[in-house]
Amino acid sequence: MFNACRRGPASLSRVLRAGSTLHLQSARPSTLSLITQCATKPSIESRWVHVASQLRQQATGAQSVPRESVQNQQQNVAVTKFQELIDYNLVHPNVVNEITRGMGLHTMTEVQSKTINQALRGDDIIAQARTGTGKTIGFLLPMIQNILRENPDFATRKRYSRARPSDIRSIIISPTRELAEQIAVEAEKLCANTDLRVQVAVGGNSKRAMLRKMQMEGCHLLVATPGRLNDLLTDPYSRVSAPKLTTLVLDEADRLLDDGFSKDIEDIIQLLPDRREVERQTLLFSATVPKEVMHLVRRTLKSNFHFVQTVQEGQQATHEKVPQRIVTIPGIENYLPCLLELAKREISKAAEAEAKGADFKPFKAIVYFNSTANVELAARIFEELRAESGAFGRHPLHPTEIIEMHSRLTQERRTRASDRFRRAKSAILFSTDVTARGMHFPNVSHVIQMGTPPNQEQYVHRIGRTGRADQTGEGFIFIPEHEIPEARRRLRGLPVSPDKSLEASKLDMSREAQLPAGLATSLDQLFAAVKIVDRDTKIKAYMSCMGQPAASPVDNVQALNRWTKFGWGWPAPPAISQSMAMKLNISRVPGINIQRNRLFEDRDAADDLNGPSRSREGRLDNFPDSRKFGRGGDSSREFGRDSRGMGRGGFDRRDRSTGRGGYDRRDRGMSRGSRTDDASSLF
DNA sequence: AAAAAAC
Repeated sequence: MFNACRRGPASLSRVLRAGSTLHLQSARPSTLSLITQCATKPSIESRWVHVASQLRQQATGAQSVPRESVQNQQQNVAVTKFQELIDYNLVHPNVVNEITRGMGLHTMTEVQSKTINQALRGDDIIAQARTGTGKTIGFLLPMIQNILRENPDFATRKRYSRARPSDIRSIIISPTRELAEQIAVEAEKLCANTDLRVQVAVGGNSKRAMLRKMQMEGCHLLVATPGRLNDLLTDPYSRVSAPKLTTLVLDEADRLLDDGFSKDIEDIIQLLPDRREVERQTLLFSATVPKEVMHLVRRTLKSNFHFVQTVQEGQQATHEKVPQRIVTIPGIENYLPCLLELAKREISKAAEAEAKGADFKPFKAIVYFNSTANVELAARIFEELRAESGAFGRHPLHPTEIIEMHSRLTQERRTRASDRFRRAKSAILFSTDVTARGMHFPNVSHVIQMGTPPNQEQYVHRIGRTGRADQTGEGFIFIPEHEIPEARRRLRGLPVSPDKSLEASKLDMSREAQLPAGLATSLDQLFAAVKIVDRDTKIKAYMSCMGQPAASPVDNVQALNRWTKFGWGWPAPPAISQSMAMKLNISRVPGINIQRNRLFEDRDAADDLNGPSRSREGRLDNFPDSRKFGRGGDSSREFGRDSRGMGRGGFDRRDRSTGRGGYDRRDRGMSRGSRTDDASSLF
């Protein structure tokens, strides 16, 4: 696993005879490697002895060696077992023991080995490694040791500690509150036998309570989200400051340095002590590092920083062990039928394996949507599912839990949702990208993405919620036909293979069809649930999709209107304002429902255009009522629709005229890139 | 009228 370059068996065996299992790191620079190369190359043996003795002195806190001379050493020795950190006196046993005995970890992952060895020297680092490979310990361990080296007193737990809120040595910034909490839990474990205090500063909870805790216990390691951290550092009454800051960590660094966050981060850096006066180490970690943020990385780090890259160029950013399937579907209305079919299939697959006593993995899935409103709608509908008609029917997926997670929940509910999902044996977590990065939920079997992710990085992070450590997992992504050109661009180069195993993915819901019994039942269950969910939730979901950037707003609104008609049974799509219609240039889309000025309109006419009001929903919805088709218990059943209410039959005509060929032709015109790469052959 | 993130 370790990218070792063994140069000559003789020298290697000499190293091994010396009683170590040290590996020698390749000196060959990778294309993206920015590791500063040493001009002189001493022999391997002398290099080894040199570094080992240097590090020994560092670990004991000896100040006899100036930092420059440490930096000037050849840096090609890497420890790969946690125990060796004790053996070579590199990290205090009180910290390492928590990992080896407490967590049962022994061998470092590649990113851990590389970053721990490098960061112990105090240099700035940006580290890129695949998801689920233990980056957190990779920065916590050297960070803690570097504090202990400067402050040996903290290494043992004392009965009384006199830490204050201004004792902060390390600040770790995370893009989400839950990730901050998760990092803090890990940090507390590592610090359990030391005198170091860990505090969390995130939004959504009581600032006063947090500050009180901080005053009482003091703080050495602060894990924070940008907003609250900024708030604390600017609030003179908080008494939170970091005059002795030695380490700054940005987890999910590319996210923190991109457009949405970079302003916050720059403000925070302005509030920290000047690096020229208080020397500090900056560590950046992420599974993805897009080129666009590299200039910000360079600005944030010292000029001689190290780029620790364990994903070689040309290699997949995702794990080979996570098969990723792409399912193209006729429209948005197919999302939930597909999900229900997939869930039922995987749940019974697991049950069968369990019954046979075979190895099995319960169905535990995260389902990503691109907007909060869509997460809410899908979760509501899945909560309302019943196996039989009537309110007292059992849930068809029982005992699989249905959980919802996004930022519009109160912080209390967010915490409860992630705790519940963490503990659940079998569950579906409907989520926004709030859980896409860094979050560790044990045993996630499936990551399911509904629609095209905002960018390729986000796809990689979402997939990374499964197949963590040595576990396996599967990825599914559902792409409605109108998104195919955009999806092709954003997923370019990813190892996704087409999957047509789901009946519901082939179902054109605008047409009549003979359906297999299982699919017919699932559709009945879904339609019954859709009917119960209130109208407002649906409109919000519709509007949220309208606001998303789309390659073609016209195709987008047509797909959305089709969804309201065949997914919800609405005679007309929700009304949108004139100004929005103008802005998106969709005023002339057939069947579009533009809000007219009510002052000059007949009230009832306006109501009709807005679709049925809540009180009349049951009567006006033109749902295919399963009872209309009879329930014969036969193996197949007619599933029919009419196309009334769409105005001039817009969709039917469009459906016939835009086949796959239409998309291909248009895409050829729009895409500038090569068409010979992986993704282009996949759709 | 689009994730997230401060009060």
